[in-house]
Amino acid sequence: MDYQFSAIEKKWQQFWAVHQTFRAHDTADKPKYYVLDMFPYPSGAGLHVGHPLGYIASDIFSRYKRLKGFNVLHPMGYDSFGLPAEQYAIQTGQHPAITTEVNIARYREQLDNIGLSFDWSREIRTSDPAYYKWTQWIFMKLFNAWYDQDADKAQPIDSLIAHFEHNGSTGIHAAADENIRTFTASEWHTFKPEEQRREILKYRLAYLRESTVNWCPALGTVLANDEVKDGVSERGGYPVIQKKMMQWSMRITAYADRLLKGLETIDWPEPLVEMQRNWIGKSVGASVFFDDIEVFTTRVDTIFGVSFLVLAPEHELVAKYTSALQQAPVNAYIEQTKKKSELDRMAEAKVVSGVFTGGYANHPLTGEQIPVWISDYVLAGYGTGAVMGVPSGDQRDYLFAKRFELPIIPINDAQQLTEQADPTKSGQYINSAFINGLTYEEAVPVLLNALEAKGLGKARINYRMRDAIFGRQRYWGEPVPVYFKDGLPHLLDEKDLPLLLPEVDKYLPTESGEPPLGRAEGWKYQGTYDYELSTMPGWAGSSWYWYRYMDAHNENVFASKEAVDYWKAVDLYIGGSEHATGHLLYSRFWNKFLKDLGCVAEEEPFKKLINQGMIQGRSNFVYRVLDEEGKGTNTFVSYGLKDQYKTSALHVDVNIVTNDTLNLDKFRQFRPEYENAEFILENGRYICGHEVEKMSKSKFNVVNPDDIIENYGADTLRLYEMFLGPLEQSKPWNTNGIEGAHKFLRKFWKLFHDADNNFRVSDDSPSPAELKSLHKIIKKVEEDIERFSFNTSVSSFMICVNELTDLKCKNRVILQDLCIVLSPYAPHITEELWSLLGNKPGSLSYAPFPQFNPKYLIESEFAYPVSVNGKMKMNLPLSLSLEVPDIEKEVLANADVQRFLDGQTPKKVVVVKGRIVNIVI
RNA sequence: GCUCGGAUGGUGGAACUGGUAGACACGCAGGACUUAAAAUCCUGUUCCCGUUAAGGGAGUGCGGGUUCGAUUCCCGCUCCGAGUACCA
Repeated sequence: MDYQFSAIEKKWQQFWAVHQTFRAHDTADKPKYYVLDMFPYPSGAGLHVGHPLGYIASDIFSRYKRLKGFNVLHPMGYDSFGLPAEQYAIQTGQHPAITTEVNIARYREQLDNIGLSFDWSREIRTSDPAYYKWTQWIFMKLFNAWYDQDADKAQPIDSLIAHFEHNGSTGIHAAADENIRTFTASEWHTFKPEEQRREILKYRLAYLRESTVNWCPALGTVLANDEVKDGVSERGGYPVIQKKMMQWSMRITAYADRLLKGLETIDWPEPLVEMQRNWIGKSVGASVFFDDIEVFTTRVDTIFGVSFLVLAPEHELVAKYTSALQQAPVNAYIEQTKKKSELDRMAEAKVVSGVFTGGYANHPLTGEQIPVWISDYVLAGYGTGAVMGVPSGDQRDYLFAKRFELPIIPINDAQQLTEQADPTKSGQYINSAFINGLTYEEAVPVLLNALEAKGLGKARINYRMRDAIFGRQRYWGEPVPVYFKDGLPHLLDEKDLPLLLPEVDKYLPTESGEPPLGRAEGWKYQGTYDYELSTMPGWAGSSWYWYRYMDAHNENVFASKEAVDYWKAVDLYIGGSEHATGHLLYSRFWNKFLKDLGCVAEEEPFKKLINQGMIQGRSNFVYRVLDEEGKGTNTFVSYGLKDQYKTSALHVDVNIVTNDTLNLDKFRQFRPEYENAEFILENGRYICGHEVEKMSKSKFNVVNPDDIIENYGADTLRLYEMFLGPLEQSKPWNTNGIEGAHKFLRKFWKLFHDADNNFRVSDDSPSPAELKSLHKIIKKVEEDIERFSFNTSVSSFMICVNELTDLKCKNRVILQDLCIVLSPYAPHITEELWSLLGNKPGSLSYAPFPQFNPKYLIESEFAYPVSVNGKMKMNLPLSLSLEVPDIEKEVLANADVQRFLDGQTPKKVVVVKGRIVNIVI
């Protein structure tokens, strides 16, 4: 054996751990660079080969930045609160903390095997009380804050109270609940303390609100939207109903505009930015009152085209407008909608439906009586839950009007109303009273003024985004640092943090339907007051964790001012795009809040973000031959011959298949029933079929990185994961091909050794060809890493090593620099060779990246491709010192070119110096 | 439906600002070494025509266009993937 990867990799992993090679120091003598991975939830299944893709990429980047002279912070930790551990606890009684501990140990072992250069001295776990103390602390800050729209930032709640005491509610522009009261300062002083508290709660950024939740009576718990499939719980399939509950919420909507604006300042993938934009869903329009029915519209200019109003069936005014005569059909429709929304909301061809309430409301400008309808195309949760129906301008309104024979009033002379609505803004208004003859730009301010003068409407901006529910009726999460007194929430003292998660006998809801924390014996604040029984959602701990890495052990503050001012924000963040509207939005929200408080330095937490693609599974199949009755036999036919038989395809473990060839012995051992399996082979082999599917245990296509590392080593795994394709692209894992990456490392090793594996390099001065090869790779790797094109670097390394092998290069100067350039990708083998070259062990991680010198790449000649009519015909080597007219002369004088011309005179000759010659005939 | 990606040999992919399509690797075929196998090394490998060769033709999902020249730019489609879903 020549290249002993196992021994080498263990040796250097140990060396790095013992010497704390990758420990980042909070010093400012080098420029800082912060590279972050999305920290994992430590699941019981461990890592499969898809998980480390992003970690390897960020590790290469981190190592590269260190070589480039940056002080790199590259930490790792665990998002260790979460449902699977709780589910397991319910089933087994095992405390989630224990399961989590075991899983983390396994994750750590797997991560260590890959040779990732994390600074483990900063490790964090969201379920660690020393960590969640600060999650609770931030919650308290949010509770004690309100959003001042005049200053466009969060302010301490005391400033609001002071304002109430001196000026009452006048002059306050706040993001708050809709039912806030107006009062004078003296009225405020007459309020009872509870009354004042209740009013203040409406302004807090963390507040209690009655929200509808997915309640599953059978499981006794609230489910997230994605835990509900087709109206039943994903786990167990029990019915789920909508239930109103008092819930903690986060006033993220206060930050909607800043979250939107911030998107322009960050370097994120466009699809992700777009997703956040849509999620926030800003629309600029107006709210208009038809009597007491408030509608939201983005097209106030079409107001004279209104021929009906539509309320959502759940709208609170439905009852008021419903006439005695229409009572029965309206009720029937409401019932029908309820069922529909639960069962088949996704119905493809949506039929237009709705019912007239029998009531009318007055048009705010014409005073006309407008019929009020209900229909399920109007959603209770968006805007005001009511719309004005303008059939000529809106397609849905048009279909509704057609269906129920309501008038379609043209309102713009540019409208084409043959078969559908026309939302044009380009013409002049007609049938529109005082805006007749005006253009869109002219009409809107006129209308807004008219509406505002009557107090029946005003410009309004609406957001699709809702405030985020912040409570979970679960055990394994951060306790909310709140107790209740007279039915109102009060914060704990800061000195009482962390509020520890209490022990419970079971991880299930109580008999009375309270969350699991209700089971904690004697768990009361000061022995008297009830604590909040829900816990925080999964996103709480992950919405600020990058700051804790900056100062992971500080007991006085979540991160010191000095640490925050030095590390500022994450320079590069790598993770999956599935967090687009969850984690990445909430993190930006908390970051802005912490900025408002003056606790952090930057408005945006993640400067640059890269989404690594999903690694899919690649399943293998065997084909069991079926007998005449369609029953399975014990004979399996190879893929190429399967069409000659009746067969059924069965998943087979990809780990007993090599390059789609089945290992027959291992297959016979795979399951007892296959012990005597017979095979119909092709060319002496059993070829398996294959298909790309999700990587999962049930499909037998899970590949464990540990197995790859055992067979080929971590350096091979790292190279191969990168070699597989562009980082951002989704691709199936296919172990076929890993040999190529491994062979490359062995060739690289051989450059430093003679035929008997003795280390041998020469001290001669390098040849021009060797220097050219080296400087080509220096340039290429720099360019590739800066644009996150890791796959092309690996190819270039292969080319470089092939060239140096052909040149029989043994040159120390060349090989030493090549070691540095390759080290981010294959850190173990390069550390070994680096120390064999006589360098101080471990110093490779901080060696200076070789300086690219273009002079080694200068060519004197270039083989010009000569095309005729754009088709490449031949190469013609010419001196690069030749100018265009001389090149043309040389080319046309060439005998082979003349043969292609076949006596014809070229119409045109295009010459691009150093690139191409094209002859047009 | 809308938004955003994507489509290149048997496979993964390369071609960065329009300039030699298929780099690099896998697989496959043939050969060397070997009693044999594994490992290693060498040669070939987009497709079609041409017995080998010389040579010729086609070719980057499909149909058009711009250009001396298009995988790359523009217009119209097809298929695949992701997100979102009556957003007023």
